[in-house]
Amino acid sequence: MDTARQLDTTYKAQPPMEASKPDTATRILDVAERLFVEHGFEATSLRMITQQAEVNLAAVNYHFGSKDALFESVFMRRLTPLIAACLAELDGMEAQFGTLTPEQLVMAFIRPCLALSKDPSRGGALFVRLLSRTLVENHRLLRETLSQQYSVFVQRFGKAFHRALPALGQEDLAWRMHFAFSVMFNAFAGNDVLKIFVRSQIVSARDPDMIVKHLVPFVVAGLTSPPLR
Amino acid sequence: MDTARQLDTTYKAQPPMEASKPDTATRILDVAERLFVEHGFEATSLRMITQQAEVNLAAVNYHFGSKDALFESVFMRRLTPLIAACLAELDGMEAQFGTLTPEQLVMAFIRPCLALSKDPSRGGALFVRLLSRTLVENHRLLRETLSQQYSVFVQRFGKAFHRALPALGQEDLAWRMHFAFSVMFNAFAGNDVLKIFVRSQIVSARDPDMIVKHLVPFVVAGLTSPPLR
DNA sequence: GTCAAATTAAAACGTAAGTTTGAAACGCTT
DNA sequence: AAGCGTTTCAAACTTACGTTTTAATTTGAC
Repeated sequence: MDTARQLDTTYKAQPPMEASKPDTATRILDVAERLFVEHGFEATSLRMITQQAEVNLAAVNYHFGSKDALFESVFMRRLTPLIAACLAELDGMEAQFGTLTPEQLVMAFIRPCLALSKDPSRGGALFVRLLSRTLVENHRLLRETLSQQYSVFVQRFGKAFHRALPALGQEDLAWRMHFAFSVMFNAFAGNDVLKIFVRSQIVSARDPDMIVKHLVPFVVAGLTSPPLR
Repeated sequence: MDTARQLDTTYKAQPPMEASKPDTATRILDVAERLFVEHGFEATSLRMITQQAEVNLAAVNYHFGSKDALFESVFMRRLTPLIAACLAELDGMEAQFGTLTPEQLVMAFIRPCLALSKDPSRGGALFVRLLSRTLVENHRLLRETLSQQYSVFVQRFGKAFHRALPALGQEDLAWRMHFAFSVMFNAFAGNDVLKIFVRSQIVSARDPDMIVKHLVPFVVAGLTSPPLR
């Protein structure tokens, strides 16, 4: 009878004992996250989720209200802390160094992503893949809920990029940020566009540190290339 | 030159007269392409497709066999000529200039994509978006059918990149190609990762020429930055 | 220990999906 | 005009989906 439960996206920490079996809601979130990444939202059924999570089918609707709301919970559980971590990193670095170099700026975004990727307890690299999928799938969630809520992220990083690359005009800067974030997201998501063509790419070594080592110079070079015209 | 027009997916040219109403199969392909891009494979039903194409529901199974096969036809109708065009462009430029500069190489890939994007009769930018979606959705089609069939594409461009950037080691080069194609695909697909956060980005001006103008310097700068270590 | 609230469980509901069927309509050649 | 293969059509079939319902069970405060 309780419907007020939905939309409370708070991530309940499971009782520390009995480490083998987390909360029902948490178990659903964990499995759903993996399956949404693997098969996409539409192709993932509640029956797949509840079977693998070893919970009853009705548990999803009881705890989250609907499949849509479940997706939102899965998504927000990771995104909110990630955004916060990026902003905190940016604030911290600016407090320490003043105006940042482009490389420092790139690292302010990458370091939290890297930390997330290496932390299995927070889903590891799964969420970045989910984010990447959700982006190209153009979800209702992204268009409605998020765009307003997290505009602060783009504003903060936009200003920081403007300070770091003062030679660039507004438009030029927007394009480069677009390209930079595009390649960074895809790198962390492991979307290897060349894998359509070639069987086993060297790149498929998925060590996050290796990604960063090659990614940062590429992105910084693109950002700092001479202004157009 | 032409590297095998394999698996002729039978793109039947419609009779040139009566331009208003193409072939049934073609009408299905056109609508399906748009809807697959818009909503994704799973979320697009045959009933949506056949209604908008103004054909009978059973026509899809009659002409293509199944929804999966329809997707493959939609996909191959565009990819086969695009790959061929890229290889032809590369061959032509190498015949004219010998070893290419990184920028020329990038253009050998971009020019056919640009031409496709600007040609509504071939679906315009739709297919690049479909390709991008299909990539992150990790389709069975990509893993099985395509990887072997079009490995020649990556081999040819890989060799060309190796000649254009002789200072780079195998691994370094593979990473940079990965990043370069990643950002190029996403740029043409219009996957603006920043649009989650901000309502109307300058970037959303979708003029393909504008994309190229900013994209090429960014990619070339990333590719030609000093080798690692 | 008791009782109310919160959670889990099994089953069913209504809908929409992909596919199949068999007959009708069409386009040719003869 | 007749005949025949091709294509279209309306309808039904099977299955799986998200969701709801109702009852059983567990949990926690007193």
